[in-house]
Amino acid sequence: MPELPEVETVKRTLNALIPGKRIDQVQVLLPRIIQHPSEPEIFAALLAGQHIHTVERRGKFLRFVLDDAVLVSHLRMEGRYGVYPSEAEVEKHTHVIFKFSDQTELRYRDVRQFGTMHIFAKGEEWNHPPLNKLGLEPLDPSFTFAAFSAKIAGRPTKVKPLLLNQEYIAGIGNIYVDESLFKAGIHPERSVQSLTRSELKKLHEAIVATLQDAVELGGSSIKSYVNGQGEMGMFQQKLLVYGRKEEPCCRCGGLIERFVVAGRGTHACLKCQPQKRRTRTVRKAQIE
DNA sequence: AGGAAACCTCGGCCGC
DNA sequence: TGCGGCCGAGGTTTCC
Repeated sequence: MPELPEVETVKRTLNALIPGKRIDQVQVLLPRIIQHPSEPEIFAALLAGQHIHTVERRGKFLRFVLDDAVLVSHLRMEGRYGVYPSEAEVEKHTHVIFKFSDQTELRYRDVRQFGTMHIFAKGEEWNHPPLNKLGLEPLDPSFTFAAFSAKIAGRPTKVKPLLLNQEYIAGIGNIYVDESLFKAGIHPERSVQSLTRSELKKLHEAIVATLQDAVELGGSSIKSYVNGQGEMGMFQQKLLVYGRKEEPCCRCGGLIERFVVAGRGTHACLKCQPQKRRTRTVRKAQIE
């Protein structure tokens, strides 16, 4: 599930819990999670003896910065981290256990087994997949309207799939793309090149506002999201369209619709997010 | 370029 | 009420 706000919340929670700890031993219970190095035994050996310096975030990825290495972790749909006393029972779907020297453990759980982990030498992580192709960081000061516009303007692609493409902007997922497009009053299937400068401006503002609000509230928890301390995010109560099929739009009272765009469930108010700009519709009507 | 399928398991819903 | 089966799930990659 986790998109940028959820990953940011996990990052902050972990930073309150694990920096300074020393990894004694790592157990890989599900080898498919480990993408690099290819041998889980080498993965475990690289981590043994390392201290946790800090946890950082890039897009939807977590970066665990260690003494000589960096662990890059993606939660995909349902990955979760938790810190436990070592004697605590190991829950179902636990795939990787980082045993610390102080009788506590960091455990990675993932029902759908989609998550990934990579280890690189410090600094090398930026030169390899999965981090080397990530686009703009939307809550960074560098995410200006100029940078946003330069990155996406003029593309023939539908706006929703483009915003979900991490090579353009990193961290937006299906929930926050629907929320941002609603706030900006833009239909998800509009082509980017059809957007006016003022619409692009609104979209840029909507993305930043949506993500910032969600981070402040600790993210959403649509289904299984739980942050590192087991608390639920509160932003789901503020979702305006996502998951609100057939409910009244908060702005116009019309019903929110659900349809599929590029294979993704999509929520929108078609009155507030018209398919085509009025001027185009009028022009087409005149031609016909 | 863009869509579909694939990677997995689980939970919700429908129908009997 | 219980059970089987189908659908879909927040992400990403790969294959047409």
